[in-house]
Amino acid sequence: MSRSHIDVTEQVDNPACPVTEVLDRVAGKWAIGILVAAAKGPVRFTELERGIEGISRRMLTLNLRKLEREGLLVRTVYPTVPPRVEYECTEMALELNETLLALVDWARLHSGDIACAHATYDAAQAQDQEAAPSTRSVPLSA
Amino acid sequence: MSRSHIDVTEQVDNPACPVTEVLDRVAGKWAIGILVAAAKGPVRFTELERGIEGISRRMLTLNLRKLEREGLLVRTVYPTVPPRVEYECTEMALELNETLLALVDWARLHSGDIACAHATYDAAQAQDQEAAPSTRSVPLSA
DNA sequence: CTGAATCCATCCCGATACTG
DNA sequence: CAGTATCGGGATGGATTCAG
Repeated sequence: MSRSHIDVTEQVDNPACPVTEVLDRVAGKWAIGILVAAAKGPVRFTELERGIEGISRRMLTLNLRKLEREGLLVRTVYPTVPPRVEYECTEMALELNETLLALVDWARLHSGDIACAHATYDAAQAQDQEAAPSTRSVPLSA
Repeated sequence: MSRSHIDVTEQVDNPACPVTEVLDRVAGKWAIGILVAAAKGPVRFTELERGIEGISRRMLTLNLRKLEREGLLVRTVYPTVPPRVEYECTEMALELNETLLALVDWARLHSGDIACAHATYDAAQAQDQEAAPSTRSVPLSA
């Protein structure tokens, strides 16, 4: 790469580039949770289903397939009765997991600030509401 | 599990926790692009609109509002004619941007592997198709 | 146990048009 | 220039049911 510094802007902002494409997939609602859960070692389907609060079986399957297709998870089927399937992070996924954990750390570190920002923003909106009710469809007090 | 180490799993897998909540927002299709674009300094609305290929005005506005609400962007209106609005990353967002860049780097580093994984996976699927057409709704040759 | 298939509600998102 | 309003299609996601 001949660029002296990292100018990823043009890369990221181009939806056709592989970076954005990949990021879109990891960006899903459940992907991070699954990846983090699988980072600690092989995990069974049901373990994930119970471990990830709120996910449906369908969504779990879908995400698992997607991540497997991305090459982030390896699916291993043990031909036993009853069937046993384990999902394991690939090396690539473990690397990604490092970054993901950094992301999580960031989120935890600033969750307070963000909650505060929400409150501030919402309060400001409420102010604007009563300050400029011009677009109100129903008159205030007839 | 005595959580002597960082056990973020339970944090991430709980949809009610602030971490997941925050991550969901940054995980959007455009958020990363906007954040990265704004990291280099104040940016005007139209600059973003033109810079981010494929985004609609509506989506840009929505994402901008969301990120502002998250406390990641600061919106500054200059009461001039014509109006001039600038968006700037907060310090918090700049920190996040570091991690985001790591994510982008990872994606670029492994985009080849991922493309390869796609091909392999899809090929395997095609194999399964012709290997086990048992669930086919139309008989093969009457 | 581990899915696949179907149905259905929701919501995201893009295109378009209008405004201060 | 920097939005807002509205509409409609398509993707997303949950519940349920069936199957290997």
